[in-house]
Amino acid sequence: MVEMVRLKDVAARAGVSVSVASRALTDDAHARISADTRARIVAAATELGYQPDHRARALRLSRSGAIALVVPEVNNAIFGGLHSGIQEACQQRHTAVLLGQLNASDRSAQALSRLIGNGRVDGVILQRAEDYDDASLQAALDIPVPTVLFNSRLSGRPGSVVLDDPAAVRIAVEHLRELGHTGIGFIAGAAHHDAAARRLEAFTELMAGEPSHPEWTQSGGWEAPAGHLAMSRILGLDERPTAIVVASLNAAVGALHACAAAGVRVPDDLSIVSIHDAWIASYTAPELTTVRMPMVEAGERAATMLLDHLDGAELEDVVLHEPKPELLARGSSAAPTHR
Amino acid sequence: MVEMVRLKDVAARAGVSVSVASRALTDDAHARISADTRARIVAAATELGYQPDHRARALRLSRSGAIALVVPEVNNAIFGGLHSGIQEACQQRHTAVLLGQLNASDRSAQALSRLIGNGRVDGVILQRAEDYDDASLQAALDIPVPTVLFNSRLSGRPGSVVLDDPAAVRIAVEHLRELGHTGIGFIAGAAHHDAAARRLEAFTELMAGEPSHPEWTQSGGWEAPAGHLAMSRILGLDERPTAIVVASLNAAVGALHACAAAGVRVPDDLSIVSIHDAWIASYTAPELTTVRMPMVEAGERAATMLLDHLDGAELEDVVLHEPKPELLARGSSAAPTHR
DNA sequence: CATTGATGCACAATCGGTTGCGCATTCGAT
DNA sequence: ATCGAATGCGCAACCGATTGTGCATCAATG
Repeated sequence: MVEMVRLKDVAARAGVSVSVASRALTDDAHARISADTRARIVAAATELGYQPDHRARALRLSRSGAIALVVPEVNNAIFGGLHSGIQEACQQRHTAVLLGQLNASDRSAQALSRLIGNGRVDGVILQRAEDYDDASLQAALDIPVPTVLFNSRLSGRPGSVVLDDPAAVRIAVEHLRELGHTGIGFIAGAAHHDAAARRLEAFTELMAGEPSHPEWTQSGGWEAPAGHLAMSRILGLDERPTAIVVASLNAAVGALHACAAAGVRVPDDLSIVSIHDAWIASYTAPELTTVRMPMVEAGERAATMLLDHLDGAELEDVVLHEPKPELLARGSSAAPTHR
Repeated sequence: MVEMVRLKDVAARAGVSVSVASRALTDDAHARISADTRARIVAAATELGYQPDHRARALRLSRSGAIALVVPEVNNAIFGGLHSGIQEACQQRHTAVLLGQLNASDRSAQALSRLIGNGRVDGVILQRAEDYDDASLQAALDIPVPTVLFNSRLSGRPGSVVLDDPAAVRIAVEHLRELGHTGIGFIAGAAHHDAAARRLEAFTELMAGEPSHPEWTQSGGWEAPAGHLAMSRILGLDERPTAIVVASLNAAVGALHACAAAGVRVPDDLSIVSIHDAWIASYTAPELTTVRMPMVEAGERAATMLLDHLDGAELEDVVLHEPKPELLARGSSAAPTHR
């Protein structure tokens, strides 16, 4: 427990008034301070180990120096990368990151505003929950601070960073086609989530020339149980696809588990490719072939946009094309066995 | 974007001064306010949707109303539960939770103090990184706010919540013994982490009567690669145990993967029981038998202790005996096959 | 009826840092 | 030598809430 040193102490040590000390330390552009005085103040500050009090600064500047990251589920595979990227960008801009998990239980419109309090954070990065419909999302965003949506967008409300979902799906499908698959199914995310919709749409377009198999496309959710259920339904069909693209990694883990439970061998009987990558993909049996998405970069982009906006820039709707989604071929995909 | 309503506005609407409004809304015990006035103020506050500005309150009270949760790795299985518990306890006490990940890259002593800033949080809950030795930990804790350690303790520095590690290990070992196993190995955590040490010690005591097999105990770390490596070493031995207790879930996933890679069948050739439970344990092949630890409760306890301390209570060193660790028998443990 | 005490409220200082403005001094130009 | 401008610094207001203290008003008491 160290004693707190205030600006007053620094000023006293340098033999100046508090106001000059403040200007010297904040690099005020309008400041007219002699080089000598400035040096004395800086020296005094470092000697005393001065750190400005965030509370006072926040009050005066009406900036709390913190943003909130609100996610539906911290266990989701994408959370780690997203958080790293945001943390990284924020650290450089001297901003703290508050974490909020918005449980399924309290999805009321005020839940978010309670979470961020009044003046607690300057902005919010929100990962849309899979069971938020557009109206709920709009209602939840009725908060007095700007928001950037991650992998979701809302018409008429700028401020979003979405991944290149069509490219990811295309890469997965092309990989399977190169292996020789013609019958490809799709396990999608929640029906009314726009990221899930984009992936589904991309998949549908890619399948345009193929014989139609609507039952090979199953909507579910992003977590493992949903993936398990969707895969179970597909495995119950009379005529099965030989390969499946799964729209999220946790769901792919669930899907893989369903295969194991049903005695379906992966990749011999069925190939699986998942969108998103995380450590767990290298530790399943078989290891999961995935399309790595630039989550860290997406987090950085979202945080940067939010912080820039706080400094006056406009919010935008960004599609993150670079770095490109990348195929990580592992053991869950192989050429189909013709019988 | 809603307009901000200040206490001044509430006071004006109720026809009183700001000070009375403040006392009325904070339930000041010394306050002498007529019931009528108080009602008018409360009414005005709700009508205007008044929410006190956290920045101003923080400055005046020297309390920021936030605590930091600092973890080495958000992908670790225990993080989700821990965070939920802390969040839960903090929400009731109107406290926000800042998340900090202390990367392996910046393990300097100032990293933590930079993270929490000056006056940004009132306290810290710290999950010790597996590569922190006692001295580094002590140095990192040289911050001007109180700290509660999770699943770690430091002599001479009260403030910790640790799980009932010996009980967990005993439950795992007893389960394996009931199945008929006599040769039991152990994959421990990082050597100098005290939680790992407690689990290892408990294991050693339980093995006191058995023939000694020091090479059946492998120290590593808490993440999957460490578990993989440790298991590989054990599988390379001439004489193998028939069952393994793994000290953490992520490491168990890694260990299971090593078995699959080596063609060792689980549980036929080798049983695995892991300490800690999370969703992934139900989705591996085979599903992992685990000992569920009360992570949510531990988080609640740690947060409550910290918040109580901020209100004047003493910090304690708590061992969380209730709820007890619970065996969740799944597919990775079975009776040994005698050949 | 005068005095004491309790009651209900407002004034103003305060937390620590930021910033508009004013004052004094020095400098350059005529 | 004189005047205007530029420079260097301090004073004081302010951000929004909390809180010690003081001033009225009214009831209770002898």
